[in-house]
Amino acid sequence: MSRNEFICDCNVIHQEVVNDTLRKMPEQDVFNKIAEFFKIIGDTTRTKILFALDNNEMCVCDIANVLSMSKSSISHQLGTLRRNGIVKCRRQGKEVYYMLDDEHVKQVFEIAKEHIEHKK
Amino acid sequence: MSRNEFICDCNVIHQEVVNDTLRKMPEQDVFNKIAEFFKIIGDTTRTKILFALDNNEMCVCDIANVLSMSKSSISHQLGTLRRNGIVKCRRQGKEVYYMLDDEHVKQVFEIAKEHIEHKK
DNA sequence: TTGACAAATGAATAGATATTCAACTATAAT
DNA sequence: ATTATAGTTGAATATCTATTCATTTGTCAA
Repeated sequence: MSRNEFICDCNVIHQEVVNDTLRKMPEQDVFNKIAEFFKIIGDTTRTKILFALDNNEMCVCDIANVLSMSKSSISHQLGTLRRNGIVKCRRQGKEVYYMLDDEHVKQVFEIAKEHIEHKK
Repeated sequence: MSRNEFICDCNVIHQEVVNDTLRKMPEQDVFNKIAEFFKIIGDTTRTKILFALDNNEMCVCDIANVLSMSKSSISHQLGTLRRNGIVKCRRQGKEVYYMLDDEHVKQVFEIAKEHIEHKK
């Protein structure tokens, strides 16, 4: 009987491969963080915001205009991006200017574009 | 009065920046596809599957064992990954072996890990 | 052809999340 | 101080999605 019978609803087919893979798998926490990063940028609105900010720093109104969306909605999304260390902001008078806070976002975008080109 | 008054609930602060950005923004469809790609890999279960497959091609049972999840759940997720061109599979007898179908996933993962290291 | 197992699939459910709305804070100008 | 504008925030809602469950399909062996 498989030693994995209590873990899932399968018979193990390749115990060696399974064990080898299990040894190499990082901690749960690593996966959570990686998935979280992609989930954050995996939304059309946030993708647009990041693309726009890659071009220029912008205040909330500017971004709302570019995306034709409400200030509130944009502000919520910027909050998400900021809490996840992907954008940062500075206040100047009444306006708050947002900018990218991550040198990796651009790289990741480039690769994603390659992927999409490749698949169509 | 701003020409953008009908588009969002803002007064435009920097019309030039907005116009410049609008000129540079790709089509909606590009954003949809990029966001879709990240959404697909932005899930802990799918992230684990991709990591596991980067190590070895595996059948559904193997993957279910590694992740301690049901075959059905894994199969659903593999379907999502397959429909999005991120994994492919081959049948051998009763088993179906899955493998990565994208040279970009690994690169993207590396960058994500850098991002996470950088932020903690 | 029957039985057994791997995998896929559709429907249902429970949990997550994007946007809206309304209320609020912060800042500047008069 | 008052008014106006930029931005934030919490609650509500509507939509989306991951997993489960039950069923079905594909393949092999007897």
